[in-house]
Amino acid sequence: MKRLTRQRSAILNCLTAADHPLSIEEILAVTTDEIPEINLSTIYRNIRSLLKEGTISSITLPGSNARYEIAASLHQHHFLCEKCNRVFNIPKCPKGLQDLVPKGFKLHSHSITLTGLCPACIN
Amino acid sequence: MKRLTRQRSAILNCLTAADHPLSIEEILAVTTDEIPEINLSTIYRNIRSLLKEGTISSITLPGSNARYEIAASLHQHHFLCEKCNRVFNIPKCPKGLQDLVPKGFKLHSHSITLTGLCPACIN
DNA sequence: TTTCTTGCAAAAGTTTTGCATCTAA
DNA sequence: TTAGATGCAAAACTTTTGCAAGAAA
Repeated sequence: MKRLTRQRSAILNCLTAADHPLSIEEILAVTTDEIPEINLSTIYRNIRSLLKEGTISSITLPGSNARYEIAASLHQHHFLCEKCNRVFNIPKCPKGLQDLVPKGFKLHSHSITLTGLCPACIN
Repeated sequence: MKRLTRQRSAILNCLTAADHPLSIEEILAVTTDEIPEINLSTIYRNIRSLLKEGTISSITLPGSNARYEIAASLHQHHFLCEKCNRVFNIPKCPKGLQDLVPKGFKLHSHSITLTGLCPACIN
């Protein structure tokens, strides 16, 4: 595990370059430009190992498949545009999340998805 | 659309009775007790139409399939236990979500997943 | 050279669909 | 009675796996 193959770096590159989380299909499309013979299995295998080692993280939104992004050093959330289906990063967290947690639970992390319209779709 | 068949009410009943969101597989297991001949297609078809009409809502968590619950009249969030994988309902919302939204975006709704340990798994 | 990774093909898992039959209203 | 729902079987997707060949280190 963990050899830096052409395929693995193509996958990492496209995730790094993207300004939003990418689906498997999008990753395939982008990497195929660079490595025409790249195979879906290779993408799934790399995504799984990158997830496991914590280099990337996955975000899941209702109604669509998982998307992946480079694990943010500073943790962040997402805004899903209802119209164009694009996902935007949100750098901030709300205050007072601990107050939501019922007694007896231990909070480790949280994830927030905002939904609405992006500037391009607002009209 | 919208006939109250035995299958449709079995599905609604098990979602109503459950104290947590159910996966398709769980819905199949529960309804099969009541209607042994119930078919997966029927469940998928009903779930889709119940989602569309807003009677139920889906929640998606990384690494597992979507789960469904009766749409809460009062909207709520979820706590996923990392250890036992159960999902608990959280009745409150944090303040100040609007402040997270960048300029130019229109916020319609939000969804929050908290992750950590439930009381049973905390030891 | 050696061990890990890839591509391919096939399998496994999930969701959707066409169609004849059945049933709630 | 009749439009809409169901069960079944098959198709369409999505993800995983076995294996021989290829390529990092």
